[in-house]
Amino acid sequence: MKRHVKRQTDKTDKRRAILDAAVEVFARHGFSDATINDVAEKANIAGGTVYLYFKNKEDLLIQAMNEIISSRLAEIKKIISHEINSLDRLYKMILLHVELFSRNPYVVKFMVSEWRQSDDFYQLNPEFNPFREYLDYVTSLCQEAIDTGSIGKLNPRTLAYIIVGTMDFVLTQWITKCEPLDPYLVADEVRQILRHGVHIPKPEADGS
Amino acid sequence: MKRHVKRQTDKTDKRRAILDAAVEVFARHGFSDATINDVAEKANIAGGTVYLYFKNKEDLLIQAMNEIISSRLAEIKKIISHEINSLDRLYKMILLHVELFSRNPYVVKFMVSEWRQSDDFYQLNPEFNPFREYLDYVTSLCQEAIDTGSIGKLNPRTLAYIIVGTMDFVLTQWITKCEPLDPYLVADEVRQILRHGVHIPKPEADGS
Amino acid sequence: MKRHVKRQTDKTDKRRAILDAAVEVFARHGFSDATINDVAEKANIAGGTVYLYFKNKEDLLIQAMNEIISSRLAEIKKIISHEINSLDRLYKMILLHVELFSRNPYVVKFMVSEWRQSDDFYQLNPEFNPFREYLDYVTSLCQEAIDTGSIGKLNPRTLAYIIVGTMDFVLTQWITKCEPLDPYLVADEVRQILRHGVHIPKPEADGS
Amino acid sequence: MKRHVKRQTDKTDKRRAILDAAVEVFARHGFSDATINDVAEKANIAGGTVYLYFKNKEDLLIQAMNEIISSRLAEIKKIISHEINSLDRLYKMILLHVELFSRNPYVVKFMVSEWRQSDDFYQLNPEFNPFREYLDYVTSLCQEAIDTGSIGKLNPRTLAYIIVGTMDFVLTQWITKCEPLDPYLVADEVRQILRHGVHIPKPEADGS
DNA sequence: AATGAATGAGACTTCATTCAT
DNA sequence: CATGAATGAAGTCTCATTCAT
Repeated sequence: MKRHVKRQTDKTDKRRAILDAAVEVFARHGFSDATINDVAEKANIAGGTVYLYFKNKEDLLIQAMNEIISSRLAEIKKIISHEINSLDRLYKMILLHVELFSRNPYVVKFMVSEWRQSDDFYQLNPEFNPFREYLDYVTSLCQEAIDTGSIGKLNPRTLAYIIVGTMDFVLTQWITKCEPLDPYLVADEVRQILRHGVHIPKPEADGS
Repeated sequence: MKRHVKRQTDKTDKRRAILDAAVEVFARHGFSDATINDVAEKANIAGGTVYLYFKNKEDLLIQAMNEIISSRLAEIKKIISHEINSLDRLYKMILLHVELFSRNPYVVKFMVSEWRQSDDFYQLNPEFNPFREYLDYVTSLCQEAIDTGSIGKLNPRTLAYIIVGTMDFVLTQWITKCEPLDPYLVADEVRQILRHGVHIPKPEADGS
Repeated sequence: MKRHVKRQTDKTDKRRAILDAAVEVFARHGFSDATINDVAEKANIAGGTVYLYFKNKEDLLIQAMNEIISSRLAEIKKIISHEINSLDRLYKMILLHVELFSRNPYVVKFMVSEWRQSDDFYQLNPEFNPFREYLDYVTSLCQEAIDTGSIGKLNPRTLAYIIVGTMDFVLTQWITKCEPLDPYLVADEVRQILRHGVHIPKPEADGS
Repeated sequence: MKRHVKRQTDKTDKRRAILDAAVEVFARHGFSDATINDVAEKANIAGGTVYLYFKNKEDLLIQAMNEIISSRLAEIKKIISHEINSLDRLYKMILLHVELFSRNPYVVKFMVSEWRQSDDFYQLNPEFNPFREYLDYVTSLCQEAIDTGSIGKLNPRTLAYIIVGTMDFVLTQWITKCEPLDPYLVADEVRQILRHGVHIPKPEADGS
């Protein structure tokens, strides 16, 4: 029995090693330019071994995406559940997005580069949209904030677009080193702008 | 002389046809998965002909990018120059972004997909960053609005991130048909949110 | 009529220009690596024009070879005819070979590189062997020297091999600059060796 | 362990099979006209397999050349070392040249065709001149014969030119079947001519 | 007669995938 | 289970040749 557990672990470990390697390699070179051998080498296994765990290159991409998104999302959900105030949960979400993704830079590039893949891919895999799940969660947080009266009656989906689109963009700028920026600082500034809007605050307004 | 003009036109036309085809094909399949023959077929020419106008596949990508960005940006700048109020210019910018890019849907995907290409590409072409130019322009509009007191004293770069990141994201969602949405409507909602923030408007606030 | 002559000349001139360009370009890059456009450019004409004078690339090669060999051979024959002594004619031949070919370096490389072309070529063109004509002439000179008793009774073909093979080799070494050598000097040394052999000459022997 | 040896052998065998195929195919069609697939087919492997053993087509050419020349030269040197008399060594050299190369006919054409490649190639690979090594060895044999007084005081390099150039030429004529000849017979005749020169032997001379 | 833009066949090379060991 | 040599399909790019002007 112990042997069986060991094997199970081995198998799981190797699978995970391949997935981790795939995320980094796909992010670094893009899905099409990355080679299976690059992934295998990074995972310290032989090229053919990848095919013992994944049907083909595309399967590896899909599974890597799913794991990435859902593992991050699960982590985020767990932490957020500790916040009581719905507005705080929304703000916390922004910070967590930055925190979790900036911890492993390649995950960001992997997500933003690959999730909007080719038409071909999405037409062949219409059911596959891991990012949708993420976006839906942010939308639900917005809806909640609206329902509890924490924020005004605005379209929760639109707000989700702003949050996810902006942070996605900021992280990409940061990760490609196109310009020097501190994602945490920007996240905070974004939060401020979203809270009060761009209008010049009336002297008597702010009460945060 | 007419002959000369004709030839000139022919040559320019073909170059443009290839560039247009390239934008669509690169956007549809992604740069690496798109083939030169796909581009040639879409442009109604033979595969080898592409190489009479462009040095190689990468040259075609770079030139296509440059033309796309700079032609859109020039159009936007021209229209915006007619707006006098600096806040109006910023709002107009959002609408124009949607308008111009949604007119040629593939341009959007082309930009957002290819602009954040592989490390490899950007490390080999560090000087090449047409998107930066775009972002810089939006930043300058924000700065202007701040300087003229139209909006509060916030970080203009951050605001530019929000505007470009959000609209980029929205357009991508729209173009990949991941979900049904009206980009104009969303643009307007984004504008509203940015104006007042997400806080519940006080009864005495403006009633736009 | 003058017009006709003019045209005739024009046509002949352009044909010659192309042939000359072909010899140089073929010699420089080898037949297969040379391009028709290289030849055309060197001849200051457009690429398509070559096909008004030659059926195709291979035809250009054959005609260039024939002209090269036969024009050199004709020149050699004419000069040699002035020599009366048959041994002198043979020695003169060696010098002329060097002289004529070293005058236009590319002709040498063209000949030695291209005349032993691919099996394919010779199997398709069995009648084509311009070098054979050259070798035959040298052989006839040897035969003559034997018949007149100028040299011993040896195989004239073998002697021709030695003469042509050696000088061909020497010129190639010279032209490829593989090593510094004076082809005239070598030609003279070859003549000496052929005259007396490599044996240590007996004191009483030489009477040249 | 046996397994390891087996693999080693397999790998070496395949590399050799490709090299042998390359020599024949390059010789038959010339380097530029030969295709990698021709080589692969002759070696009974798939086209892509060539690239597991050689970086590219040019690498295959260079390695093939080096192996050809050095393996022949090593064989020749070994056999020649058994001859004591320096003149015999020189004569033996001529015979060995014919013997070794006529055993694998394509090697000859390969050498003589490719060795004097295009300017381009040699300018890019100035250090590469395997034939030089061969010529140097023949020269050293000549020098030795001179030093030991076996032959007269003549330029050893010139004599090497005659030997290598002539036999190279003869073998090429033979291999291209341009004319029917027995290379061994010709080699012997060449030896005779070199020994005594072309002069009519005096009645009292030696009777070899 | 001359041009040179256009064509498209074919070469080199890469790499996802398989399979014997 | 793991390996990595082998495969061969497919992509980029070149260039001989044609043809409308």
